[in-house]
Amino acid sequence: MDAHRKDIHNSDIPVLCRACEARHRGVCGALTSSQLLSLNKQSTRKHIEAGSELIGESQETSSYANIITGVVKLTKMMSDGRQQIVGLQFAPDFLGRPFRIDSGISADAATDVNVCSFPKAAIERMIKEAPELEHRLLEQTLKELDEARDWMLTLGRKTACEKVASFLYLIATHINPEADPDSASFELPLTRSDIADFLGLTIETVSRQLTKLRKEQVIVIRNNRHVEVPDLDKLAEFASQ
Amino acid sequence: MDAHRKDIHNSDIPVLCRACEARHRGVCGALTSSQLLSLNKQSTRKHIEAGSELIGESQETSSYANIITGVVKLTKMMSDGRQQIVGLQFAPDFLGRPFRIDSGISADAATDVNVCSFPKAAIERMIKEAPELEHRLLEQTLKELDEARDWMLTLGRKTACEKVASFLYLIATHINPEADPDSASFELPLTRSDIADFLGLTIETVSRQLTKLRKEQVIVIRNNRHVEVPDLDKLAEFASQ
DNA sequence: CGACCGATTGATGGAAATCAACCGCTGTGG
DNA sequence: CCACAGCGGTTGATTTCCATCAATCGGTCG
Repeated sequence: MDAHRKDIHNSDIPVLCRACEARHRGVCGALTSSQLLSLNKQSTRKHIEAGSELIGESQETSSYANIITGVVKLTKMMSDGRQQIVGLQFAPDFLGRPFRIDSGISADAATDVNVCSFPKAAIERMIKEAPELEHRLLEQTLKELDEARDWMLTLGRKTACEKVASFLYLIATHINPEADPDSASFELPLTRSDIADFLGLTIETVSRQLTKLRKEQVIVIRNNRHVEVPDLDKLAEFASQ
Repeated sequence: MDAHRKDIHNSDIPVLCRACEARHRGVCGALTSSQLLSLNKQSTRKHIEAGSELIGESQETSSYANIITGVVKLTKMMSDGRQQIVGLQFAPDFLGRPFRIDSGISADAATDVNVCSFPKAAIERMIKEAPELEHRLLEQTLKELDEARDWMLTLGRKTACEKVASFLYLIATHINPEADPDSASFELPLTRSDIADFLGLTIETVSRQLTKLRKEQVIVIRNNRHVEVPDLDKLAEFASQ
C-alpha cells in the first residue's frame, strides 16, 4: 500500500494532511502532493456532535468526507420505525456514496466525529485524473462488502449471546487498530439502543447478554460504556468466530 | 451506461460476445472492440451443474468469470455447520473477488450455470489499460453492497413471513429483469434449504410461510418450484417494502 | 428534590426452532 | 411389476429463545 504514496518528504504536504491517517491508509494516499494540495484548498474540517445526522436518508448530499476521528453509523429504516444499523465506519474511512445520490441509508455520528469534507465535484474530477483514487475507492468498497457479508452471517445465524460477543469483538478490533491484539479496553461508541439496532435484538436482550458475559468473566464493565476484555481469544470463542 | 459502448456496428465483435449481456450491462461494456477481441481469445465458456462449486472457500482461484445464464449463491459457513447465503448473483454479474484471494466465501451454482471465464492475470492487466473497467467493477461492487445492506435489514428486523415475501420479491424482480413489472411467473432457483440459509430461518418455517402466502392468495405454487405472483405490489406489501 | 434518561432486571407471552411423522416423487433392484 | 429406500417438501406437537410488558436503579440536569 505504501508503494502508492507519491511523497517521500513532508515538505510540500499541506499541514492539515500531515498527521492525517487518510493520507496513509485512506483514499488520499492515492494522490500526488500537488493533487493533495489542490484538494486541500477545497476541503474543510468539521466537527459533528454525537447523534446528529451527516447524510440524510434520501436528501442529496453535495459533499464527501473522510472520517478523522469518531464513529459513524449507517442506518436503514422501515416505514413502521423498525431500523437496522448496516455498517459502522471508523477513521480513516471515506464517507459518501460515489456516483449515486442515495440508497435509503442515513449516516449519523455515533460519537463526536471530526471529518475532512470536500465538494462532490472536486472528488469526481480528481477521479478522472487519478485512476489510483478510484482503485482506492474500490478497495474500500470491497472491504465494506466483506464486512457487510460477515455481519449477515451474524444477523442470520448467531444466537443473541454470540451476536453481542461478535459486536464487542468488532469494536475491540476496530476502535484502536494498533492496540494490543490479546486484550482490549475501550469506550463503547454505541448506546444499548444502537447496539440492539446493529444486532437485530432488543435493548433488554443486549443488556441481559452483556451481564451474562460479565458473569462469565469474559468482559469487565465499568461505567455502562467502558468495557475491558482481558482475553480477546476467549471473546472470539463466545462469538463463534 | 450505453455511452460507454465503444462499438457501433457488430462487425469486429467476437461472435460469442455479440449476444452476451455482459457486453451491455456487464463489465465487458467497458472494453473497446480490440480489447474485447484480445480478452475473448483467452476466455472459455463453461457449463457448471447445479450444486457444484465455482470458487472454494479459501482455495485460490486463478480465474474470474461473467455469468451468462443461471444463478450463483455466495455462502458463508461457520465451523459448526451453520451457514448463511450472503448473496445471489444473476447474469451478467461478474464473479470473483478482485485483488484478494478469499474472504471465507464459497460460490456455488444454485441452478445450472453458464459462465465466460478468463484468467485472473488477463483481467488485472486489462484493468491497468482501461480505467473504465475498474469503474464498472466499482459500480458492480457498490450495487452488491447496497443489496447486502438491504438484506441486512431483512435478516435483522423482518418477521419470517416478511422474509419469505422479500425473498420471492427479490427473485421475481431479478430472474428476468425485462419481464412484466406487475406480475411474475418463475422457477425458484433455490431449494427450501437454500432459501432457509438465505433468510436465516429453518426449512420448516420457510415451508409454513409459503403455504401461508399461498392461502392468502399472494402466490400460486405449482410444482414446489414454480411460483406465480399475480400482483407484485401485494407481495411487496407482505414483504414490508 | 424530582423529572428524566439510559440501563438493568424480572415476569410473561409468542414466534420460530426443534423434534417427529408423513406425503409425493424418483430411481433401483429383487 | 411392485416393494422400498432416499430425498425434498409439508404438516403437526412441543420446546426454547427472545420479545414484550413492567418495575426499578443510578446518574444528570433543571
